[in-house]
Order: sequence, then structure tokens, then C-alpha cells
Amino acid sequence: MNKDLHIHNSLKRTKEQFEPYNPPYVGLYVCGPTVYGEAHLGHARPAVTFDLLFRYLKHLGYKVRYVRNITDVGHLESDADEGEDKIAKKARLEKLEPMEIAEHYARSYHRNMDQMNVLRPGIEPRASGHIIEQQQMVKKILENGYAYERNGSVYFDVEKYNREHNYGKLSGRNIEELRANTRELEGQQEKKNPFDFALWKKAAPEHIMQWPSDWSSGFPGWHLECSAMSTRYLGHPFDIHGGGMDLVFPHHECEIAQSTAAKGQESVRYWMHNNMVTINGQKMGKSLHNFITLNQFFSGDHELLNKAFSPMTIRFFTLQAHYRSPLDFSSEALEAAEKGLEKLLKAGELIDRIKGGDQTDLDLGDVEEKFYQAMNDDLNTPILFAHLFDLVRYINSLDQGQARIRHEDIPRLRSLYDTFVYDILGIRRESKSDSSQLPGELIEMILQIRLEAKKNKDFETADKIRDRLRELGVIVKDTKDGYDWEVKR
RNA sequence: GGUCGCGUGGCCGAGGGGCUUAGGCACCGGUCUGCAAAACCGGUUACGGCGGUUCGAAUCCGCCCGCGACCUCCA
Repeated sequence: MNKDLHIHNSLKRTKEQFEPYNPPYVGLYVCGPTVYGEAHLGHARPAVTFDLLFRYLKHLGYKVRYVRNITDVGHLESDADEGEDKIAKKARLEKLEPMEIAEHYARSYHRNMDQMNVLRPGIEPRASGHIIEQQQMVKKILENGYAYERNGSVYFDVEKYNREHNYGKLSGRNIEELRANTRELEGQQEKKNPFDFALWKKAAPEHIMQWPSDWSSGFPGWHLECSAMSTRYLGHPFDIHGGGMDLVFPHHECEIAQSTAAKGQESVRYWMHNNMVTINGQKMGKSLHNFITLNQFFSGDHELLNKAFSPMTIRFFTLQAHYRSPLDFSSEALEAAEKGLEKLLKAGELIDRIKGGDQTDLDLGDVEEKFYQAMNDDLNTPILFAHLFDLVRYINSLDQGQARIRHEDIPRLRSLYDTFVYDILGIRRESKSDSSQLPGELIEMILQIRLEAKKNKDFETADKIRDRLRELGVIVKDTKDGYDWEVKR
């Protein structure tokens, strides 16, 4: 098996060979959701992308520890009136405990991810459960002289850090540029520099979520949880840190600075970022009225959707684009993807009834090699699908007796298909609706009668039976010497 | 305004100096069929604009246009 996986490292802006720090173990950390609202496409893309990576790494034989956090402390809202915690605000508005909000949406997120066949990470740490680790990290950074305390809040001293290290190396920024581009700020006198960021923030008395600390009763800074929890569970350094491109700055930049300041060395060896999602070419946002939650996709209950789309269609569609390209959703594009997915799955079912011979028209070794090449090239799933659909055409031809395969190659074909479609891409056949519970023998019996009608040239009856069955969701396909049927819907 | 990225055929989406007319969907023609459906075979449509480098550019460079991400616990 070709294990020569190359991934794009955002830090180097280039593809490089992936070599674990401590093989065969691989540490993978991905920024998870802030649970204050329903999951939407912006959550689905990184989840599916890094699920693919997780699955592929495991397939390659690595022992992967996959950590994806749940942010339940809540980042402050960027445009909120009083810098209010997102979760706390929602809790106040709905008169619930903040933890009820977090719990509710965490469950909803899990449900959606399960529907899309996204494997659960091995560890899903919550920020609220790691306040102590975060405080320890603040202390360490203070000890090392890269932070300062003001009125109960602790800020990271970016200027000091930048004298010895390179602040901005991930996002391609430099400190002078940041100084020039920082907006006019009020009430920021606590900070030495406007680009300093909070490690610990003193909370106002009315702030719902706060914890005691050496500095004040408050809450951890925005970027701290990922630094603290990733190294807590994956060690230092660890292999891969993933997340959406929108998190590169400031979130991941600050993570690098924090880890380096606390431990003298960067924590992350490979940074991976998935690109963003647009809808009908526009960025997705609540204010633009094109904000679609996953549940709305699954139910079709949104003005931009012509119909409902299954979770697997969303997954397939996501994987049809490369993870580093922007992905544009539209009802039309999803309808096309739905058909492609159906074609792919149908071919998978046909493999079991293929008859072999003693000659073959396709070298499965070549196909397998192409599959691995595509995946090893920074998880190029669009290329993988192109090769898979070539294989689908071959399978269909085999089914129709228009191509040949050796007996002994059939199990190999089965396993090749299953490995890549089911195991690595995580695509699965979704359960059909209840209307499909028609007994097979009954359908067979009816179709036998229809076959007799056809023999008697009673096409009127034959067509009536076919039409009626279609209404029940049974698609009849005539073949040379009989018929074939499948349940639709 | 700054930094970074993108712009491919009717739609989605790979590739990335001459070979891939990637692949999916749609459309057209053919095979098969009583008719359909499915499948298979074949076909059509392309590299945002203008310059430059080169024997040769969709691919490299410059400019322009359009789109996107980010620009901080901060009103």
C-alpha cells in the first residue's frame, strides 16, 4: 500500500509529506463548534473534511487520537452591545442555564453529524471542563514573561513575543501592518498594544459564566481553550491541527503564540484549513437571508431549496470539491450531486451479481494505484470520484455482459469499492422510507403476471402494471429475457 | 484600505507551459426495447478581460474587472 500521504501545510503554504512525530501514532485536533445555535453548512464542511482525514489516516494504519473540542464557554460576540458571551446571551434571552443551551445544541450537532456519517472523535473536550488547564497555561505564559496583568485581566504581550518569535507567520501578517490596520479602539487602555489579546478576562458581576482565578473572577480568553486542550490530550508537539480558513487569524495565530510562549516551542506540526462555503455564490450569513441549517437541508424547509436533501447528499457534495477550494451550494448543484451519488451506490449493489470468467478488461491494480494517488495528493477527492466513476462504468458494463472480469478478481473489486466508498469516503446507503416495505415475493408475482401479459402482446395491461408499481415506488426495468426491479424513494 | 485566495464548458467541479478534449449533472445522436426506464457507445459547449515571457499558455508574469476569507475581548 502506498502510504506516501502529502498534505497542504498552511504554515508552509505548500504540500509536504506527512510524517508523524511518533509513528504509528497520530494526534489530530480540530476546532469544533461553539454550541449556541443549530449546525449549518459552515459546520458540516470542516467536520466532513477532517472526518475524511481521520478515516484515511486510520486506513493507512495509523493509530489516530482525534480530538475535537466543543466550545461551551462562548466567544464574545463581535458586534454585541456589551461584548456579551454568545452562550450567556442566548441563555439570558431564553431564560435558561447556559449549560442547557450548550447541551441542547451539542446534542443537535451530534445528531446532524451522525446523520452525515461523521465519526465521533475519540475525545470531545469542553472548554468549561478545562478551566484549570487554561489557567495553568496563563500562569506559565506570565512566568515566562509574555503576558501582563491589568485590572484582573491578563493580556498576551504580542510585541514582546514578536521580538523573539514571528507573530503572524501563519496568517502572513506582521506586527507593523497590524498596528497600521487596527481600527480606532475605545476603552482599550488596559492593553499595551491594540493587537494584544486576552488570556484571561475579568467578568462583570452580571456576566453569567465566570470562574475564580488568581487574577479575578472571570473567564478564559478566546484562543486559550484549543491551546490548552490540544496539548493536554495530544502532547507537545502534536501532528495535525485543523479548522476552517476563517480561523487562521487571529485564532490559530494566537494559538501558536500562546503555545510557544508557554512551552518554548510550537505545538503544531501541520496546520490544515478547509475553505469556506458559499450559497448561490454569496457568502453565507444570517443577515443575507441565505443561512441554511443542516436540518433545513434535510427537511427542504428553506426558500432557497427546491426540495429536501439527504445527509448523504450533503456529504457527497462536500467531498466532490477539494477541501481547499471554496464550495458553492445551490439547489441545482445538489440535485445533480444526488443523482451522481445514486449512480455510485447502485453500482456498488451490482457487484454482487456480476459473473466472472477467465479474462479481464481492467487491471484493478492500476485502479487501486490511481485511487491511492488521488488520496495521497492532499486528499484530492474530486479526482478520486473521477476514477470511481470510471470504475462505475466498468461495473455497469460487466453487469450487462459488455465487459469481462476474472472470477478471482470479483472479491477484489468488491473490497476495492467498499474500502474507498464506504470506509474512506464514509458514504453509505441511506435507509429507504417505509413505503418500500413491500414484500419482494409479491412484487415478483405481479411481475410474472406482467411478463405473461407481455408475451401475449397485451401491452396495455403490462404498462398499467408498470405504472401502478411506479406509483408505489417500484421501478420496473425490462431486460432481454425478463425484468429487473428496484425500490425507489 | 491592507493581507491572502479564487474566477474553467448550460450547471457543479478537477487539472495546472505543449500530452488529461478529468469526473458528475443537463442536452443531442446511436445501441438495446412492443414502448419506456436503466445501462452502454458517441457528440456538443471552456479556461474573466487586456498585455507580456515562450517555438508554444487555461497553466508563468503584470495590470484591470468580479467574487470570497481575515483585519483581534472591540462600539
